[in-house]
Amino acid sequence: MLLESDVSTVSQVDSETLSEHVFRLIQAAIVKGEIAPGSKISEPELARTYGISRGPIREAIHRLEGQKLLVRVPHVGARVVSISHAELVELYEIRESLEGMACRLAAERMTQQEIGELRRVLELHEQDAELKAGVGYYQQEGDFDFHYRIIQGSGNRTLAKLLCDELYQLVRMYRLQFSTTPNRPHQAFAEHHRILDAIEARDGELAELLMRRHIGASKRNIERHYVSQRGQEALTPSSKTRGDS
Amino acid sequence: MLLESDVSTVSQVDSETLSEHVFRLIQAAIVKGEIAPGSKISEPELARTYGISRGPIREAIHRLEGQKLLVRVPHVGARVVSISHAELVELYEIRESLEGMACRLAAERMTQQEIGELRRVLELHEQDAELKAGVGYYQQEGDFDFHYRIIQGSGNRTLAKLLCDELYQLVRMYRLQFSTTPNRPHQAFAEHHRILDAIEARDGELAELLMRRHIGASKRNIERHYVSQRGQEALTPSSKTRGDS
DNA sequence: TCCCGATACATTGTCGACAATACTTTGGTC
DNA sequence: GACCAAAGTATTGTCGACAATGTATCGGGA
Repeated sequence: MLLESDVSTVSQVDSETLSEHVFRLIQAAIVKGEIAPGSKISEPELARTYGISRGPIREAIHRLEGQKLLVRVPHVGARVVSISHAELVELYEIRESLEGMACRLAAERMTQQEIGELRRVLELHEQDAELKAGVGYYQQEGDFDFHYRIIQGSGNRTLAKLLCDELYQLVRMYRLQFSTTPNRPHQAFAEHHRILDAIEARDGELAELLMRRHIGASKRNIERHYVSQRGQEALTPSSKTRGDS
Repeated sequence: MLLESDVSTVSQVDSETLSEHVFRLIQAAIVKGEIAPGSKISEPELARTYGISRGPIREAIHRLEGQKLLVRVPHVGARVVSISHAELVELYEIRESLEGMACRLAAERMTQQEIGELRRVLELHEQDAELKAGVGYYQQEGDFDFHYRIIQGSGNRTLAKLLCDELYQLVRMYRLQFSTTPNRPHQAFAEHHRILDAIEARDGELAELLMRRHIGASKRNIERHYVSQRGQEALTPSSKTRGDS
């Protein structure tokens, strides 16, 4: 809001397109929650902020719309998407199905080396967990890392693009957004380990089942928050302007 | 290619945005195969064709890119996506998982009335089948209709958007595109009926299983075509300009 | 005081022009 | 004859300006 002149003005050192650049910037800002869901996206303001014309901004906005991070209504403008708790639960149901499949495929197709790497990653997270125990926040990235690798290991590139490039953006955004962060690190770790064990044993069926349960547990966690604040409609777009950086 | 001056020039009677309009037009053209996968999208040419400026065209292109119907490389241009047979199979695997879930949910949540309507739709298709027996082409729309209704019946709106607004565009495009049209109408009809029976019996588990098998059968059908022409790479972008209308 | 309409403002949609980059063609050399 | 270099052409990227639409403010009337 306040940064204007010298701050950003987009470096553009690499031959990257301005449109591409602001696309990524805005995307990151939305996912990180710096823009607040439901808030309006002003083309002139963004143009001033980044010190460029409205053209590239508009193109970025249209791409973001295609990625479902923005909702646009003609002649009115674009707003950051604001999904309801119910929709978030729906998203988790989809993840349950898709990542379950990914996990089964990963058990069949991941190389021994990839499994070893993932095992090490998990141990690393566990050590961090001991340090920052109870924080719960950090765990997100680690959790995403774990899921990312399994999805990549499925060998289904179409699935990987769908999950990582689209759906995860939303999940990530809402995890960081209204701190629904489940904060159940130890349980999640145990589940991760059991999933990896099943993959290492090449037991696709079990791996799928465990992954579905794992995500199902997260889903129930969200639903708990849901009833506790019973927000029927889209979550309060105004109640958190998030002025701090 | 030849139509230029008076033909299209975009009516724009309704207060619909030009960008929105050409977005839909181009989208339809791609899905219908009028543009041929892998072919280049020329902004000036489209601008001339529709009699508008390049601005709205560009915005539409960016939206299409977000929908994964176009692939764009900076400073070079956009091409219609051209997925390989392998990727199409991956898509069907995703459908298997997602529509299986949708079918289970539909068995639990579809109203009696919706089930009745779907039953009638199926009978209607069957009658058509007797008429245009063996054509196999028409069946596509009917098939989509069937799947659409079940997906809608799942009650998971996020899932419905994902399947109907995104993935189906690709599936549809490639079905019409290189005539992979399975052309197995009678078998498909039988499967549809059994699926609906399971839904009517409120047997979600069975409904899911049957749907997965149904899509799996289509997938195997595609794989058969795959080996028969063993196109390892993305399917020949040039070998079918599709000049006839 | 409240509601309604008209004016003024801001934002979005569209356009044409210019700059930057990629592709094509031509010419030259080995 | 084939390969490489350079100019020319076409396309993409970006910009500023204008038109169209929506939103907010202000004033008048019930």
